Amino acid sequence: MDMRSTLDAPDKPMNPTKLAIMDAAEQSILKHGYKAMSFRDLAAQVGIKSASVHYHFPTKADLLQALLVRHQSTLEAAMKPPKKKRQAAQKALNQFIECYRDITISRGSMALSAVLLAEHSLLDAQSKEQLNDLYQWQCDWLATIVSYLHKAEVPTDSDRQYASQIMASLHGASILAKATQDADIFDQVTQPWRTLVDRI
Amino acid sequence: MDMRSTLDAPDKPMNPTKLAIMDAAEQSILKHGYKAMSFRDLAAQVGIKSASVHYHFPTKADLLQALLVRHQSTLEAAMKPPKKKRQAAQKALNQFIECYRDITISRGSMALSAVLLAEHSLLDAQSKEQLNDLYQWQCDWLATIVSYLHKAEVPTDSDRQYASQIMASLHGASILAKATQDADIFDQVTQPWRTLVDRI
DNA sequence: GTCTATACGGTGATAGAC
DNA sequence: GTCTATCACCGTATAGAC
Repeated sequence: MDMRSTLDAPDKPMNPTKLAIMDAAEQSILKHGYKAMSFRDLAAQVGIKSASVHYHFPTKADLLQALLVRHQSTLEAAMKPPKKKRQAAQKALNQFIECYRDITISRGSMALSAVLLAEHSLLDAQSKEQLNDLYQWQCDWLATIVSYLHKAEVPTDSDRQYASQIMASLHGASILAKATQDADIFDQVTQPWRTLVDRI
Repeated sequence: MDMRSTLDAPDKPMNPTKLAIMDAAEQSILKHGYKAMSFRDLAAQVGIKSASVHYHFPTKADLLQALLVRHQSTLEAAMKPPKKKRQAAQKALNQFIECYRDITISRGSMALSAVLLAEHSLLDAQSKEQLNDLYQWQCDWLATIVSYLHKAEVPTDSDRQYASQIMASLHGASILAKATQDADIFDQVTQPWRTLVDRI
């Protein structure tokens, strides 16, 4: 009987092979989509056999869940609760934009969450929930940031609407940049949000 | 030797089975993605065997190309060259928004082009080109509309930037609505564009 | 942990009868 | 046009040796 869980303790050093598998999986999903990501390809990429991949992640759903949990943790770690000062909030927002910009420009991909959403019906129930949480967390974080931009303590409905518009703009900018193969479009579309503090 | 082409003459009545296959294929892609769409499933949906699907579309790439050509034609037919009057242009823009809204709300899906973009590496070269053209055409059409909104004859760089922002907003709104399973978000995000004529 | 070997179903595609 | 039959894969997943 195997007591090992797919979820590892946070901040504990992870098995390097397991980590390599997750990295390869994320790359593969970003490039080819979830359905096209196969254990055989991942194994070849890591330099092991597919049976060994199953040792670390029994099923494809297990691997995806681990990926989503890590993705959320990374995001939460990078987007620490920002200062309430207006300029600090704008800086935090710009950092958020930069995350989407990186994926779009240097990786040439849509966001992981958007790719998975395109194949939503293929995901297991738990991954669907984690995906939902991922969006909710980002919208909430953005709404808080927007409220700080005008010295409010708690986000208003208007702040939440701004947050939705920013999120939509980022995902849409990513799509447009990839579709037209013109990286500059991302910056053109998202530029207004980089100086939002001056207009709110 | 088969002289039949995958592309049918425009406005000619199409083989009803062929049409049913295309409809089923589009539905399947919107729901499950391109990779998960299989000839066997389409055949079952239409009520024939997969070999018969291959008769109408020799390869999966052929089917996708036919789908993209039809999609572009439908779009061009629906989005006729608008009047240059400001109010007529706004009405045309609203109609464009409505197209994305329909897919998002009633079909509960992202746009076909966005789904395919998530699996971009799986597409054949010709489909990639058609997908690229599809985005270019929409951005150009939107830029023209925006120019009409302020009585210009030819789109400026500023108009083109507006067009990109509208496109990004629509795709992002669709993603957000699907991710949060809250259809209202689409309208909240895209509402500003419905009254753009008053602010430009 | 990683391997070999294997089971078993799904997939795109083709040949040939009707 | 549609069928049956078949092919050569590729996919997830498991059992058991090392």
